[in-house]
Formats: sequence, structure tokens, C-alpha cells
Amino acid sequence: MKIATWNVNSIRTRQQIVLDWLEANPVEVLCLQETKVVDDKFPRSPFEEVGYHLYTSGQKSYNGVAIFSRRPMKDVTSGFTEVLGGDAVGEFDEQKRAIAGTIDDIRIINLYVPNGASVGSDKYDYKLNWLKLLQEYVKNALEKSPNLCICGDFNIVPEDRDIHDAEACRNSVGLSPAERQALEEIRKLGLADAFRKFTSEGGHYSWWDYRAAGFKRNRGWRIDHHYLSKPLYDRAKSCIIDKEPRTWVKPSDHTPVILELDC
DNA sequence: ATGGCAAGCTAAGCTTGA
Repeated sequence: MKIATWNVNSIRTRQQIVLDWLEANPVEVLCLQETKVVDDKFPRSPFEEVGYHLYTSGQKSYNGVAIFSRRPMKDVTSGFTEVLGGDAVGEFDEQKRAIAGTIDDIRIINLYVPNGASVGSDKYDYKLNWLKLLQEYVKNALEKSPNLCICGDFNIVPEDRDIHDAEACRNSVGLSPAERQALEEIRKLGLADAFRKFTSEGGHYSWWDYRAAGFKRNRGWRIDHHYLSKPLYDRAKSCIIDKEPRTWVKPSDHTPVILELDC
């Protein structure tokens, strides 16, 4: 069973690219981020026609997440409020950044973590506070589901080997100690990075800046991840980054990451 | 040190992304 994650940077702009990719990679589940469209305007039928059930949580212009699944999912929830309650979540569900569903015995949480703009900015504070809330949400999910897969665009470079030049980017958002620590706190709840089960060397990235020929020069960042609970980590057979769609015409700046589970 | 490219919204330029 394959579970893929892909920040598509607008599903309407990337519709054909996602269809082409799915034709060659008919994954069981595809988690999308930055769909950038309200649910009413999501291009559902092209994907339903090729055999997927769609679950979307979108907003106008920004953010937005969706899950495509070959089979119907159970217990689909959007945002944090359904799990943590309105008092704890406050305004944090206004931006559509989380959607979850269950397939077989596996709980899948699809996330679009805030970018954070620049270290010290208001958006950076929002990112850290959002991650704190995510920690509570994940703690709750782990209590309910032993088989947990949390994937998406984390907008955090976990370690220096996950970026082309850590020293040159030391002050960039995504590398700050507070962001890495926030991710580490979540990981320590009982999760592991699936990609690192199979690959230890650096030089593997999932995002390249459109600007300054980032992809051509392989100036990339690995910020799209799958975090697995212990039982699922043991079941992981492979986790690969598919760079090919990043070479296509009018690509997303991210490329898909595919997890394969034994089952 | 800075900008560079792309998308959405909306009708030329701003905001966001990481």
C-alpha cells in the first residue's frame, strides 16, 4: 500500500500534472497541500473518474489540503477543533491546514504546516503556536490509533543533511532551533521519519525554489515528510522522493514523496 | 545584501511562499 504526499501549489493549475502522475503512480492514498481553492470549486470529477474518493478542506487563495483515496475513508475530520475543542483551537482552524481520515487500520493525517515568513515575524510566532497545538492533536491521535501516518509539507528542515547548504541558509525560516525543537517534540511522542529508515545520506530534497534556477542547481530542501508510529514504521517497505514531476512543464515547486507499507 | 519565480485575486500591483 502506497501513501504519497505532494504540495501541488494550486490544484486547479496542477490538475493535469497530478492526473498524469497518478496514471503512472496509482497510489492508494494521495495527500495534497496548497490546493488554494474552496471546496465548492475543487475539480473533483477528473480525479473521481480515475477512481479516487476525495476529501477536501480548502479556502480561497491560500493553504488548503485534500486526501484522495482509492477506497472510502472513515472518520474524516478537518482541522483541530473536532479533536481538541474550540476553546483550545481558537482561530487556528481558519486557515485550512489539516485533514485526517482512516483507511483499513491506518489513521492518516495530512498537514500543511505554516511557512513562517521569517524568523521573529508574526507569521513565525503563528507557526510555532500552530506546532504547539499540533503536538496536542498528535498526542490525542496516538492515544486513539496505534497505526498513525502523519504526512505533508512541514516547512521545516529537520537536520542539516536535509538541505543543500545549511550554513548559507542558517538564518532562513525552516531551520531555526525553535522550529526544529517543535518538530522534535512531536516526533518524540512516538513517531519516526519514514524516509530516514532507508536513506541516511544527504542530497535528497522535496522542494526547490522556482527562483534562481533552484532545481537545475539542485539547491533543494527536504521539507515534505512521513512520520510513522512504531507499528507502521516497522511495516514501511520504502520511502522515495519522485523528482520526475519537478522536471515537467509548469511544475509545482514541490515533488511527491511516496511511502510504501507492507500490507 | 538582494532578487530571482509562480499563483491568486482582480484588473496593475500586491500578498504569499520557504
